[in-house]
Amino acid sequence: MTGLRERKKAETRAALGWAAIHLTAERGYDNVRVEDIAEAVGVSPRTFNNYFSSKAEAIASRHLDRSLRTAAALRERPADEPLWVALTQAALEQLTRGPEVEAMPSPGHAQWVAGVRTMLAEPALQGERLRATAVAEAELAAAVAERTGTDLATDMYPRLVAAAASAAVAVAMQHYLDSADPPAPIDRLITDAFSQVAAGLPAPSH
Amino acid sequence: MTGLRERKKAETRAALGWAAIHLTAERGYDNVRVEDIAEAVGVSPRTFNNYFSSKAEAIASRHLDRSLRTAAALRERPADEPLWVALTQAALEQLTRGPEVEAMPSPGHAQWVAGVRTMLAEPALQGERLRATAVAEAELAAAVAERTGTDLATDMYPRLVAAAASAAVAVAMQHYLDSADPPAPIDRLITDAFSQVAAGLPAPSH
DNA sequence: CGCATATTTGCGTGTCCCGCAAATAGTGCT
DNA sequence: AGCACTATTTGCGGGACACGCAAATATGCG
Repeated sequence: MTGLRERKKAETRAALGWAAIHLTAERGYDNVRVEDIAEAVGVSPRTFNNYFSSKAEAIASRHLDRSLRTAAALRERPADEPLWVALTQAALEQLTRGPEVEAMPSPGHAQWVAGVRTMLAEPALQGERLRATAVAEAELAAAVAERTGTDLATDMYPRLVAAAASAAVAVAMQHYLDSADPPAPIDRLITDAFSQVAAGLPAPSH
Repeated sequence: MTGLRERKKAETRAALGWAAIHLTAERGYDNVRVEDIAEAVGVSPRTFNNYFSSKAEAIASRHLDRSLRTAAALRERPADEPLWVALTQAALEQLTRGPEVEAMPSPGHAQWVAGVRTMLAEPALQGERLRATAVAEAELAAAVAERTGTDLATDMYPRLVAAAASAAVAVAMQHYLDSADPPAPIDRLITDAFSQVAAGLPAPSH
């Protein structure tokens, strides 16, 4: 059952993660103290560290949640769907609600995007972000093993698939953020990345 | 030219990274203070932070160097060699000198391996390690772009290849470390991982 | 040899992260 | 509702880290 206790805890966690991201995007990573984040949520600084073991972890927490949902989404896909189709769809589903960009009011949209970009450039965050990806990747590998009837303990296959899929998403995202003004729609980039990977990334003929 | 100055700097850097790894492997990450590492190398604690901006970065520094060498190695491969063969070979070359395991005297070998395993499990290090991988991946992507005549700015292809190759190495390594007593030789695992990736990771027929 | 430039060092500061124990808040039972 | 039980929050204190700054030291070069 979902007691008040659990819900409140989840809410606090989400609020802290959210606040951490917002403050960082607008002020820059090291102009935000843990104290600020805690205050923004109305909680003591000590409590912050009950939820997250570092500022960076808090900021990466939403990325982690989103990545974990991909693994869950894969498990929901029909079992007879071809693996790479299912993976692509599972990845695409996580975008329907869109990255955190969506939730922002359009007025300061440009500033927000710029802030996020700066945030993602912060070395201290990159590591934590990648770690979150790795954690989710393990989940994804488990789901792949289940679906393909392979064995996590003896076969590299499920981990390779999970890693390749994560990479496809990451590269598509990076390409999306880096590319200039009228970027290709993210859906297309992701679909494209997955199909290239599933094709074995052959060297372009020349 | 390689002045005395530069060489000494490189040596200090390597010594610090090396000492950081050794101490961490034998005592555990948070039983090692920066002061200890500095002292082991005969340098002031403040100097440590002139070379590395964190303890974790120092520990990951050798991994970074090794990963960067893979990109350099790819550039050395004959231009007419098929891409995936070249990539596989470039990755394999980095193992000839072996991971840091090699340099250890055989007596405490088992303890050393155990220590490394524990070290790699440390969350604080995983992030930094992954970040190093990402940095090297960018180099690798550039090398791939060069070799295949693709454009980093407009094509996802080189980044996808670099990411897939990094993933192949990482998964093979992980498999090697995780698997039990008589593990398959690492060379075989890497070769195998690369060929699976280059084959597009098709779902196993069943 | 001695000047110009890098590098190392010591010191001070602000922050972080966590252990611990007291206070507070929800949960379940009668 | 009342009450005991467990989970969570909070304040306090400590140890360590990372870095700016300026003085001291080492290196390279004419």
